[in-house]
Amino acid sequence: MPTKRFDNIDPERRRKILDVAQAEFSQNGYGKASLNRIIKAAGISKGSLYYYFEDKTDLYLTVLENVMLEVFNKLGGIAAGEFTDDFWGDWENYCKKSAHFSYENPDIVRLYRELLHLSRNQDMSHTVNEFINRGKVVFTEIIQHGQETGAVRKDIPLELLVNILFSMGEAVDYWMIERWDEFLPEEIEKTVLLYTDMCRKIAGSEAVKGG
Amino acid sequence: MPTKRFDNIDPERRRKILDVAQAEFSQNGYGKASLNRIIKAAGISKGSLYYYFEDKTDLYLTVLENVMLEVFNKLGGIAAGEFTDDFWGDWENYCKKSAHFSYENPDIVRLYRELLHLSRNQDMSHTVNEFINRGKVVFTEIIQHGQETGAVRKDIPLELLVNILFSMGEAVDYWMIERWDEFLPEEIEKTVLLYTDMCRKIAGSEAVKGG
Amino acid sequence: MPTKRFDNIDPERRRKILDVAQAEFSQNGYGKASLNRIIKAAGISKGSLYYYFEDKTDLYLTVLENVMLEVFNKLGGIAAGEFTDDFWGDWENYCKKSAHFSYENPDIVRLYRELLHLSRNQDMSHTVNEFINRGKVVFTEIIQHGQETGAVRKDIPLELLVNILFSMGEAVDYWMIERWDEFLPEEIEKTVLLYTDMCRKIAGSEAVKGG
Amino acid sequence: MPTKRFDNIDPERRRKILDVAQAEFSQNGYGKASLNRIIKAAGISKGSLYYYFEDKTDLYLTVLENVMLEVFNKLGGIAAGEFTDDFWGDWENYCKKSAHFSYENPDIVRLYRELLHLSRNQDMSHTVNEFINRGKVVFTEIIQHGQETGAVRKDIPLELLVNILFSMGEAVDYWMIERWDEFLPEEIEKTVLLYTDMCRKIAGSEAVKGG
DNA sequence: GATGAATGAGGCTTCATTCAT
DNA sequence: AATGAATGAAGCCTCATTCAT
Repeated sequence: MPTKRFDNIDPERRRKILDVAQAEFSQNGYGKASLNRIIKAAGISKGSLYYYFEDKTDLYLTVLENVMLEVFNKLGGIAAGEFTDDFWGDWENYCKKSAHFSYENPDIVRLYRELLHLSRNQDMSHTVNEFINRGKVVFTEIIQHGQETGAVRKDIPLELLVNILFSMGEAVDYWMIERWDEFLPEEIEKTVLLYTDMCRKIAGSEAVKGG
Repeated sequence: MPTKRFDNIDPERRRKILDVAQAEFSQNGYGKASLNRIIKAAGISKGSLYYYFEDKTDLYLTVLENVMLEVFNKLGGIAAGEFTDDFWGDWENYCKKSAHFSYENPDIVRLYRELLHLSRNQDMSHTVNEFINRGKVVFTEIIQHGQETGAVRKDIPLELLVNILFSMGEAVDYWMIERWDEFLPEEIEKTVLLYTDMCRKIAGSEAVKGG
Repeated sequence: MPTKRFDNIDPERRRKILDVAQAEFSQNGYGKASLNRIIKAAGISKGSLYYYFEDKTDLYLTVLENVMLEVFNKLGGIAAGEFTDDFWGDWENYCKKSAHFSYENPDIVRLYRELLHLSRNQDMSHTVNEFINRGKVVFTEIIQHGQETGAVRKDIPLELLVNILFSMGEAVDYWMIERWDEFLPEEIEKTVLLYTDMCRKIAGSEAVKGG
Repeated sequence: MPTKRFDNIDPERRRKILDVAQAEFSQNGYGKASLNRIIKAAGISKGSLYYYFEDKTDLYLTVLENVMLEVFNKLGGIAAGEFTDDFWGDWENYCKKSAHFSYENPDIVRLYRELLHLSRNQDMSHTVNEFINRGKVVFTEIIQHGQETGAVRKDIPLELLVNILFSMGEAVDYWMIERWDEFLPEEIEKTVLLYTDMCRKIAGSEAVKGG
């Protein structure tokens, strides 16, 4: 991933390529994304694309890399270390932020979804899994923090718990996105609250089975 | 979708084509699936393929159609009408069945996953969405039955509730599949119980917020 | 090498493709030969080429295969079994035939030459070496026959002897081809005689060192 | 061929470029050699390459030029003028030297081989032929000297004789290189003797036909 | 009913070369 | 002197689809 060349070009050109490629990969998936469409939309030559990137995969990974950075910039602020004593209140705030981010970046949600597919079916698993994990790191850190403060149950594997909460979040996100046009602002708020309440019921330390 | 021709051919030939196509679509996704690979693996001529099916999409939809039928055959038995008075007990039984089905048919899980992607990004949305909904029909009917018997909460949209429970199930499934080799039989049982317990906490009528 | 498809097409079309491809490979070598040029010159579509042949290598090997058959048809007649008691006389006849064949098929000489290069430098060595050997089989059989009848020395490895005589022949061929236009018919005869005389001096049983 | 620029750069840099380019041309042939690979392996910029050389051909010819100089340095020492009265003894010595050189510089052998191909099939014939001839100059001079001293027959064209002896040498070289690993030192010596003995039988003045 | 030959658009990638800095 | 960004033509190959038999 010799990003050196690509990182040093005109920022506007760089931005354009990333945006165009992100849209293409998001709309068509990795396999059906077309480099020809990308260079046409970005207004660059085929030679340039291959001067910046080793191959299609390299471009794809670069797009993912930059998407991750963007996610961290916007969601990483409320990292585990910044939590207060009221874990579930903090969790609610984080979820609100996250929900808004999803609405504003449906492309990113789609990109992330396909990663799961690729990681299982293609021979890119190695690098791709790395991205999947990085995407869950913030999420995981928060839950882990909850466990340490005693707010979150500890009787089930952390990774399983994260996966479940993450998937639930996706389901809620999708449901909202589908109804986005007919949605009132207060309903968004309400739906997020519904989600966080469910999280508490499932993952709260008082939820431990038999308790 | 002139399925008439295809439905009347030699059953063995029919089965072979469906199996091969299902595997191809599952492994590569709709876009990257190759008709050439399919006819080669199925041992049929290209002419036959286009005699049976209008085009790639038609074949794809036929595969989905038959997958749905298979799902119904194996999971539809415990339909809403066959529930007992103990809803959550029935739910547990259904989930166990469903979990086993997922392990034995990872292809189908993958196929279904991609439907969500296609429904949003391609121009196949119409027909594809139909399948998505049909896939959730059994699931939905059960939940709906739970609502009618008073076991399941009624204060949130049915579709949202279904989506959430469905996604949670997927998350648990994946987590188990990943650890499949090192999993003991009793752990499977235990994990399914964990899931159904969470379902109850989230969707049980006693879970209504503020209640 | 699924030659079945290619072997069953219209003979004229088949001949045209083989001729065009042979010329292209001969003039440019395997590496620089262009499939685009071939299909343009042969008047076929790109799809057809890849319907007949698996890839560039497959086409190349098919060309070689057919060249070999052509060589055998024209030079294989004087096989070892048809020799008379006068080995060196027979040898002379064979060389004359061979010389004429070289003049009329310079393409084939070039193709064969490149095989040596490919066998050493590319990862095609396996199949390519097979062709190299087949090309020398007739040649080798004759020499071996000479050894058995006592006309040819036996104190050096057969393969080395064949290589030397073969290379000498090539050198003489090239020299003649270069002067082809200014060459009188009787000079050809004379030059071949010069070559066969040298062969006898080198390979004759009376040439054994110290003898 | 503006060798002036290239000749005046840092000797180490110069040497590196030549070595890398020689390897690339030798392994891939002129047509398939890649300038990108060369600059990468040599650690120079593309701009530099085109500052030193007019184009790909210019670089190729420069490599050939320097290879020739190297050959002359190592094999030219025993030039015609330095021969003793015992021509065939001198010839034997020269062949031994030459054989050793071939083993140690297989790249150069390959480069030279391709020249023959290029000279016939590409539009570089003019300059390339010049190199071919220069490569044979030393060889030719020796044979010519042999003719003048009466050791070598004069009844056949000098160039033809040279070609024949040269090709025989190549055949022997290849045969030895193929068995290089399993070859004992004394066998090398023996094989070279076999070759020089054959040379004498073919080219010695006593070999004149009918004599 | 079934076959398979034929197609051209488009896929990803490499190339030698130019030129502003 | 030297750099490296930019280019478009050309490379090999795969694709879904058509149609005469």
